[in-house]
Amino acid sequence: MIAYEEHLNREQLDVVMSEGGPTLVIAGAGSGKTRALTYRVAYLIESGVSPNRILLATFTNKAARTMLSRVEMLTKGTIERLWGGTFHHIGNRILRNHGFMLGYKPHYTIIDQEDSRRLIDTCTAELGYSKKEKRFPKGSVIGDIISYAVNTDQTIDSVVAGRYPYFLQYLDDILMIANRYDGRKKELNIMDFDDLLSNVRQLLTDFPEVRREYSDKFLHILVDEYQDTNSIQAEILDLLALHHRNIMVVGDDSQSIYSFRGADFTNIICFPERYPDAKMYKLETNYRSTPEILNVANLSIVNNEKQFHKELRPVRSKGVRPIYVPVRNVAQQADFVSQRIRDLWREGVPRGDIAVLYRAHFHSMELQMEMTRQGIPFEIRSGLRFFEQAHIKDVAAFIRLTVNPFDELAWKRALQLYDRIGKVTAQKIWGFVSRQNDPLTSVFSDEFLQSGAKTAVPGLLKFSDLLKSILDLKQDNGTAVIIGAILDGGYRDYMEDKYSDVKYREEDLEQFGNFSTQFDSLEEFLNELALLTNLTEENETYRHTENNDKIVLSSIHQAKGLEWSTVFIIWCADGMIPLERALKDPGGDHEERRLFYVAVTRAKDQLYFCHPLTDYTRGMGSTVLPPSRFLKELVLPDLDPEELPFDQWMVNEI
DNA sequence: ATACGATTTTTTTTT
DNA sequence: AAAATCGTAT
Repeated sequence: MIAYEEHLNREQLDVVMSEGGPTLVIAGAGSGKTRALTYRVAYLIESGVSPNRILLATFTNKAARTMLSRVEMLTKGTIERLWGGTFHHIGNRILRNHGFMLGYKPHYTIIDQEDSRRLIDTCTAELGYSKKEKRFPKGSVIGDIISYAVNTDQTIDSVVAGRYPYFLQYLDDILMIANRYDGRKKELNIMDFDDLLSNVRQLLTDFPEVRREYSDKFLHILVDEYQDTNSIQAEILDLLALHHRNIMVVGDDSQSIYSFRGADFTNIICFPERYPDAKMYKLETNYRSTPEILNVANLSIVNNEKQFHKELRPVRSKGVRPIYVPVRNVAQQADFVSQRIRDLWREGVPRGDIAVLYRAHFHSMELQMEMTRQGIPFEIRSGLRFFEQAHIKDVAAFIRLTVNPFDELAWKRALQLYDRIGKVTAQKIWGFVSRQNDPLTSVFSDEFLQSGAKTAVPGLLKFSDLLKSILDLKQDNGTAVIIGAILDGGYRDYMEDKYSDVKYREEDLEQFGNFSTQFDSLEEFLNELALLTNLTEENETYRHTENNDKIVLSSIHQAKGLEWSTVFIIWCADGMIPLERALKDPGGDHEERRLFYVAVTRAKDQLYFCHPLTDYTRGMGSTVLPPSRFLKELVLPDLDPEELPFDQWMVNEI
C-alpha cells in the first residue's frame, strides 16, 4: 500500500481520494499537480481499476513518459496496458483499430508538418497557382490556415477573414487547395496531425457503436494541462466520458500558452457549466520557488484580467531576489550567461540544475556558440527534433518506400537526393512508378530509366542499385543493416558533400536503427515516426551520467512543467518577449504574459533576466531594444528601491 | 527546360 | 540554420 498521507498535502490528498465524477482541479505552477495526478492513477489502480480502463491524456510525450514511469514506480506493477500519452497518440491508437470505418487502410502513414507543407505545395502547383503572384500565400501559411480552421472548428472562410484578411482575395484559391489537399491525403492513405484528432471525433460522433465501446471502456479519464486543449480535444473527452462520467481535468488557466494551435482556455473556464455537478479543487501551495520568485510571478500575472483568481502561496523560506541584468549586446549576453554558469558550477550548483530559457529557437544561437567555445556541456530542447532532421528523414524515405511502394512523398524525397534529379524529374518518375502494379520491380526496367530526362539516367541507375540491395537485405535483416546499406550505397557520399558533420550524423543514423527495434514491426515504426519527438532516454545510466551534467537550453514552451534551481531568461527585450509578431494576434499580449509567467515559475532558487540593450540586424544596423514590458510593469511608480521585486546587476566590460 | 549554386531573406511556440 | 530567390550552366 502506498502511504498517501506521507507524500501528499491536504489539498493534493483530496484530489487523489476524490469520489469520481466530473472533477476540475485548478493547479497553480509548482503546486504538485503532476504528483497529484500520478498518485491519483496509482490510487485507482490500487483500488482495483484495471489499467487498461484508465485514460491519461497529456500534452507532450515527455510529460506522458515521466508520469507513466512514476506511476509504474508507485504501483510496482506493469502499466503497459494503461492508455497514456498525448492526444495524438491516443487518437492514433483508436484509429489503428477503427480507422477502416472512415475509409482508411490499416497502415496509414502519419505525416509531419514538413511533409504536409510539401503536399500542399504540390497541390498548389497542380492547380497552377504558383504563377509567381507575389502575394500568394506560401505552402506553410496555407497549411497554418487549414490547421487553425480544423483545430478551432471554424471554416476556412472565417479564419482567413479573421486572421489573414490580406489573403481574402485568394480565398477561393485557398479553398480549392485545401479541398485538393484533403483529397490527396485520403488517396494516399495518410493523415496529418490534425486528422488524428478530427477523425477520432468523427468516429465517435458518427458511429454510436464505437462511441459506446470506448465510453464503456474508459472507467476513468484524467487530463493534464487541460487549459491547452482545443475544442476538438474537449469534445473527444466529453464523448469518451459520456458513460461513466469519471473525468478529472487538471490545469491552470494562467499557463495556457498554446492558442496558436487552437487551444482555448474557455474549455477550462466553462468546465463547470458543461458539467454542472462538477467538483472543484484548488492547489495553491507552491513548493517549488522562493517567495521572491513567486512575488514576481504573482505581480506579473495580475495584469491579465480574464482568469480564475488564485495566488501562489510559498512554503519555502526567504531566498534571493531575481536579478535583472542589462548587457550591451548579444555577445555580452552569451558571455555573461556562460561566465555565471561557470561561477555557479564552482559554487556547487550541478549543471543539470541550470536552464536557459528563451521565446524563440533562434534566440539561442549565440549562446550555443559561446558555450561550445568555452566547453560547457549543454543540451538543446528546441529546434529540430531528432526525427525531423534531414538525414533521418532521407534514410527513412528509402525504407518507407520499400514498405509502402505507393508512398509518394517518400519516393520524391529519395529520388531528389540524386544528381540531376530535381522536382520535375522526380514528378515524372513518380508518375511512371505509381502507374505500375508493382512499383518496386518496375525500377529495374528500361522504361523506368527513360521516364525522366537523359541526364538523370546515372542517378536513376544508382537509385535502382541501392533499392535492389535494400530489397535483398530486407527479408532477414534488421533496420540497422538496411541503414548500413543505404550509407554504403551512396548516402554517405551525399552527406560528405552536403554536411560538415558527417560523423555525427552517421552516429545519429546508428541510433535510429537501434531505436527502431523497440517497435513490433518496421511498418509500425515508420508509420508513427512523425509522432516521435526524441529518442526516449529510458536508459537510467544514460540519464544520470549525461543529462544531469548538462545545462538545458529550451524554449519556454518546452520548459512547461519542468523546474530548475537556477533559470536564465534571455532576450528580455520588448519585441522578443513579448514577441512582436505574437502581439498581432488578438489577446496576444495576454498569451505572451502567460508565457513569461511560465518561464518565471520554472525557477526554484535563482532567476536572471538578461536584456541585451542593442541588437544588430543587417540592413537596420544597430538598434536599441527597450526592456520587456513585462519587467517594466513590475516596477510600480511609488516603489522604494529597496522594495523592487528584483535587483539589478551591472556587468563589467570585457 | 531543368538543375544547381550563390545570394538573400527570414526566423514563434508543438503534435 | 534553413528556405526562398535569382542567375548561370547544362
